[in-house]
Amino acid sequence: MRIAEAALRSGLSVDTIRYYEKSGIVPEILRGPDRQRRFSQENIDWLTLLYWLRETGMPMRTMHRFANLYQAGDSTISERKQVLLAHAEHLKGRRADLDRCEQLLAHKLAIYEDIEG
Amino acid sequence: MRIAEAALRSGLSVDTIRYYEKSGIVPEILRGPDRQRRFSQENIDWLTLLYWLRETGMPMRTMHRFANLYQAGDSTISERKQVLLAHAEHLKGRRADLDRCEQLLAHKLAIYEDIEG
DNA sequence: GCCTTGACCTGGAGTTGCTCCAGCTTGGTA
DNA sequence: TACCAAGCTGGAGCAACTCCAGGTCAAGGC
Repeated sequence: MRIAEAALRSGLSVDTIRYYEKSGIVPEILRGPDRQRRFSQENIDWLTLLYWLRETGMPMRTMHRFANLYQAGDSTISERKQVLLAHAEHLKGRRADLDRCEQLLAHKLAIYEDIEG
Repeated sequence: MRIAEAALRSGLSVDTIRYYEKSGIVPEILRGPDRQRRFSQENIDWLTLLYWLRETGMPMRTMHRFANLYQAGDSTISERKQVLLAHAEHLKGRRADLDRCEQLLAHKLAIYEDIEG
């Protein structure tokens, strides 16, 4: 499939996919005879994972490391597991942030209600 | 209080506080006779709110709008309420993203367990 | 009285992670 | 044959910081 559909399926924008490829966190996207990219299902799965990792705050540096491990094959699985487990911990922190912000908003909104009467 | 303590209390960095002031989303921070900033409790509360709004994904543009409403006085309260309610909705979306990513991580980790045996 | 130290100042450059754009190629349709 | 949509590349632009050089100022030590 072409880049437009890959974007739709992964969640990333067309530009971001090209940017990710250029910066080396997406391995070898094949090209057709027209020199345009053709995405495999494996490509899409990988891009989708990257999308969610990035969307939830993983820095590019870490994604880079993860991509390198991925390309190095099955021997790196326990290291990859560490990366994902660390990110799962990070998600907990983000969730706590949302809770905290929600409380603050509720507090502010209550004050506004008071003023408006 | 000085900028270092303001940073500690609000959660923002010293540089970010100065940047926010320069870009106009923090109203009038008074200066001492040494021309250094002195923060009131109201300043800290405002910075803390900005910190949480930004931390949970509110763009500067929106924070700008909110700051303008804040400076315009009590007549803008219902508009400010709209901004905060919209942000509360946004938080729900972020929470759904975290859920989704958590599921994906669990899935990936399960696959890794399978491979490792 | 002078020197050092540390907190703060400003203006401006650098960084991250995209996003947009101009100008070109290519395959398909009328 | 002309045109159009979709894709390509290299590079500029942008948001939101982050860092740094070079300077001021007050306080403490000698």
